[in-house]
Amino acid sequence: MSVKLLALGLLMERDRHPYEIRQTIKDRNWHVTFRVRDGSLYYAVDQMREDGLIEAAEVIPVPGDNRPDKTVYRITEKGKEAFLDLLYGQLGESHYPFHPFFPALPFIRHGDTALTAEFALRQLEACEARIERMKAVIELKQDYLPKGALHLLRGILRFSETERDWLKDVLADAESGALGDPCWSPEGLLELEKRNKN
Amino acid sequence: MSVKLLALGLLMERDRHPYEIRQTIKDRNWHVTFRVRDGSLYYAVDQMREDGLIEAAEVIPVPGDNRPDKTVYRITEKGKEAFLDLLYGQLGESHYPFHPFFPALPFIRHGDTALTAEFALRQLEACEARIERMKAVIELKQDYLPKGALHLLRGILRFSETERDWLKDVLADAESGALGDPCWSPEGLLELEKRNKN
DNA sequence: TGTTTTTTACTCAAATTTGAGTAAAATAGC
DNA sequence: GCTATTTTACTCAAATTTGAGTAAAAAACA
Repeated sequence: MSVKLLALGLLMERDRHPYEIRQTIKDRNWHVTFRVRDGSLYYAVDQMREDGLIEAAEVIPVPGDNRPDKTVYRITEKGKEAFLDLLYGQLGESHYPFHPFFPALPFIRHGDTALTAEFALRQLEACEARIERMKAVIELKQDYLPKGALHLLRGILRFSETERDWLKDVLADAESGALGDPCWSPEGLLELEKRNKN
Repeated sequence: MSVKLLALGLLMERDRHPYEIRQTIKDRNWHVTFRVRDGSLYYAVDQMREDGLIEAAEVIPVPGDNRPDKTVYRITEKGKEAFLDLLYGQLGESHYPFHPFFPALPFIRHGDTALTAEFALRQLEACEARIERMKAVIELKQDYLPKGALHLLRGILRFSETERDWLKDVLADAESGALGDPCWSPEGLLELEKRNKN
C-alpha cells in the first residue's frame, strides 16, 4: 500500500539504498504516523525492482565476507508514473479519519468502566503531549518545510485537538459509568433496524 | 487485528454463524468504518475455533449436496477473556487519527496541483455529505444506541468536521498553486535536521 | 412459468505483512 | 585497550489479508 508511495516519494528526491529510506522515514518522524516495518520495505523494494520502477544506481561493496552488498536505487521513468498513480490513488482513497478507539466502542459496555477510564485518560495525556509537540515542531519548521508537509503536521495537530475534546467526553462517560450501560432500548433499536431495511 | 474483536464482540450479544457476523457488520454500517474482507473474517473464525475461543453451538444442514453446512458459533469462556484482551489492547493502541491524505502530503509537490485540487474538492464534498448523514443518524438513534456506539458516531462526526475545515485549507493551497512549491529553504531544513541530531 | 439477478455462504491461491531473528561494524564507557 | 551496547543492514518463515472466484437458493421480473 503506502509503503511503495513513501519509498518512491523519497527516491524522487534523490537516490537511496533501502536502509537509507528506512532511516529517512525515522529522521523525519514519519514512522510515528505511517508504521513501516522493515520487512515490508525490503519486500516493496524487491517488487519495485522486479517491476522496473526502480533500478540499481550504484552497488557499494561491503567489506564483510558473506554479507550482501548495498544497492543504491534510482527511480525510473516507469517508477515516476507509478509514483503519480500511487499519489493520486492515495488522494482518491475514501475512508474517513480513524481512531484506535473506534473498533472498541461498540463493545465497550462489555468491559470494565474503571479500566476503560484509565485507558481513556492515558490516551488523553498522550494526545495533549502530542498537541504541544506538534505546536512546537510547526513553529520551528514552518518556514523551511514544503507546504504539503506542513499541512500534514497541521492536520495531525488539528485532528489531535479534536481527539482531545472527544476523549474528554468519552472519559466523562467512563468515569460516570454510563459506558457500562446496556442499550437503553434494544426493542426500539430493533424496530429502527427493521424500518431501515424496508 | 480488529476483525477478531468485531466477531467476538458480536458473539457476546448472541450466537451467530460467520455470514451472519458479516451481515450484521453491514447492517450496522460498520463496514464503512472498519473494512472487513470476507476472507479475513472466515480465516479469523477458523483461527478462533482452533484456539477454542468459539465453539459450534449448532450445525444447520444445508440442502445442497456438496455444500458445507452452516455452523452457528458460540463464544467460550476462553473467548470472553480473549475478547477483553482484544478490547483493552485496542484501547491501549497508540497511533493517532489517520487521514488518507497523510501519506501523500509530503510528496504532493511532485504532483499536479490542479488535479490535487480536484481530489481535495471531491473529498471535501464527501466529507460534508458524511457530516449531514452522521447528524441525521445520531439524531435518529441517540435514544436507542448504547453510549459506546454513540460515542463512535459522535467521534466520526467530530473528526469529519475537523477534516472539513482542514481540507478547505489544503484545497486553498492547491488552488493557489502553493502546494506545488518546493521546499522554501532546503538548506535551512538540512541545518535544522543536523541540529536535531546533535 | 421461465429467465435473470441478487443474495447467501463460503473457498482458495497469491500477495503482503509481521515479528523475530542474524551478524558485522561502529560507538560508548571504563 | 577491552568489553558492552547500539547501529547498520538486512533475511526469512509463518501469519494474515486480498481479490477473485464458486455455486446453490431466493427474489425479481416479464
